[in-house]
Amino acid sequence: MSAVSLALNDRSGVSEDLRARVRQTAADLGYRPNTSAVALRTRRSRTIGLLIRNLSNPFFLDVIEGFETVCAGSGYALITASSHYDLRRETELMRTFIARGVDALALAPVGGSRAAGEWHRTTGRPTVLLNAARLGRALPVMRTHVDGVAAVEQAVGHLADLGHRRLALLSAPRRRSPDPERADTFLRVVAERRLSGRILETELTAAAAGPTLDAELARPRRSRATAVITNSDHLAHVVYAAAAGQGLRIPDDLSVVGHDDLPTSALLAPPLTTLAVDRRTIGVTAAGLLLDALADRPTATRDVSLPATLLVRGSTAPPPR
Amino acid sequence: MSAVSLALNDRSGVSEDLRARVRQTAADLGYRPNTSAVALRTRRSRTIGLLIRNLSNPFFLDVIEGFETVCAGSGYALITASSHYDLRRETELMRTFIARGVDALALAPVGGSRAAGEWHRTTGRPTVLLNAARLGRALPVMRTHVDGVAAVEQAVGHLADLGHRRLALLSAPRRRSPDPERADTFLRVVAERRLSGRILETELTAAAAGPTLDAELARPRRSRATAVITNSDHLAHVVYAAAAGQGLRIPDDLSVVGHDDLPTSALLAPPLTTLAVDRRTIGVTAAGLLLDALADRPTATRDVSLPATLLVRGSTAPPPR
DNA sequence: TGCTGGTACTCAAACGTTCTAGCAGCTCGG
DNA sequence: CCGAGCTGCTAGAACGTTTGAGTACCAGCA
Repeated sequence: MSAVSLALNDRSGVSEDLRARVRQTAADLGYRPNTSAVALRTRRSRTIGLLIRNLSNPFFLDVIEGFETVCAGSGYALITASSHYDLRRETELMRTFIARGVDALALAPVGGSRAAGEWHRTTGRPTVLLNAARLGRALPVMRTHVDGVAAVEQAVGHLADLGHRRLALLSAPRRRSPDPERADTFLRVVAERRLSGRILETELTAAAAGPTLDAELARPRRSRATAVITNSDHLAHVVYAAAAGQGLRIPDDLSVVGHDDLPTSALLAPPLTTLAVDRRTIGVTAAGLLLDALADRPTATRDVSLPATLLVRGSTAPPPR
Repeated sequence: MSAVSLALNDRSGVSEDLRARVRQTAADLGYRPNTSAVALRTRRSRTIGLLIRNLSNPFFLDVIEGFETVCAGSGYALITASSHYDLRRETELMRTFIARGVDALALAPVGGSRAAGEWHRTTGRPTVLLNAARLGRALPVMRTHVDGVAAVEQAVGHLADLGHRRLALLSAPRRRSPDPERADTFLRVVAERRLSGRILETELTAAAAGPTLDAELARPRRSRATAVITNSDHLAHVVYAAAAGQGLRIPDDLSVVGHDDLPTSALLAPPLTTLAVDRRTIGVTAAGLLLDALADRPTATRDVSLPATLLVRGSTAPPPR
């Protein structure tokens, strides 16, 4: 049987003649090596784990699609799981990935790099963090993320140019944020431009963000923010709903800047001004990084930063007088 | 070692005392059975394959989320793959699922039940078709789908009540449609109500549907359809774009009925009238069917039909005079 | 006492691959 | 003409688990 293995795996030690014959009969029999046996023997499962904090977030849809396409192209299967924004579940799922012998891990973490750390410590296998620019810098993990600094700078700049003085940033709690640098940048740029800026911390779900926004929008007119920047179009939709609930019109009473440019954001009423991101590319490059590492190909960089470009549409306007 | 196996797997033939001790030391050592070895020995991988025709379709996002949640709850991992609307790729991926020893398959087929048939023939393992009401009736596979007949009846009824006389249904090519019954129903109901109805066949992608729509909307005013029914909100968005391209206003010049109620459809301008579907439940029940079959639990039905309820919003109005 | 039947446990085979060691047979240099 | 080194192939161990066969022990019964 060993000659067969050598023949099929393109390894030396077998004559061209035998190789061809083995190939032929394997094809005739429709032979497919048993993946479990291969995995058991080689300790490689040709499987990549994808652990997303929120599988129902449309943002990750294209990321996953790109990721899956690249993996499938190299014969890797994708095991997808969702941590449902639950740190404990994230750790638990990461451990099942270890038990399953997953070859590499792509992680959109709930917050913190604990899971990524444990994964890397116990397996030593390639890891990529999706959209977590500042996380696990001490860890030898890779990263693909959007340049949040430039993004926030663009958003604040745009709003300031329109004349806004009181801005708010809707953001995840600092300790759990996948990209705390955004909040830092927001405060820095706001200070530089001598504006007032408040950070509205909330869990990144519609259910949690709604009340937070209601509280802000219900403030007296002279202290209420006239523009809200969000870290996702997903949340921008929530802002739309909250504004409608408070009887505020967008953009007349409130300007909104989203982030991600989800396919439907252009179709909203009004069309959402947002920071467009090539989501699919995030997935594609993440998969590329992992595959390079798995194949021991030298990789140019461990940290891919993708640009966000401001798309001015209808949800931003000068503030109400 | 066998006693250990018996102890950990809750099987008889081992004393309570030993079982407890084994459990304890296993926990102390952080022991996790090697999944590949178990799979090799038992021919069960505790893995379920999910093969979607289009992973970037938001419709499947919640389906996948629900499906994954249920599977994870029972210790099954999910292997996700996208066939990209390619029949050949669908078959190929299905075969890699076989080689990987996947325990069950959930399939949102490109069209036809060839892949499902081959899967079931060679593995005999549980299968569920997602959203393919009329496919593979001869096969002993399960199905979760939306009641397309009732849905189309509601849509046509609503438009007829508004006064529309010329309707169009945007649909996949008949041979490849996951639910050809919709087209049949459309023609039947239109005939019953003495309306004129045309079926616009197109691949279910934005790129393909755009031109098809342009052709229809560019027709002379008196023969052009005044209302378009689509099989997805996804396509309804495309209709919005095509209408804008032809200078037609919705709903004044053209009424549109979607299907699915994607989260953003309510936020479109105008808000989309659509047939709401509980997508997550599709995934949840599909996973339930598979898990029941895997556990040899008797299952009440092999064919779950979920209702679609018409949500009248702003994209439908009486036809232009 | 001896036999039966059950319980608790141990041994070793088996799952389907990969991989190491070994064995022929051949070539080549001395 | 012999040993060293290479090539092509084979036998068998190994991966980590489950499982069927086998063994030791004990209770119950005649």
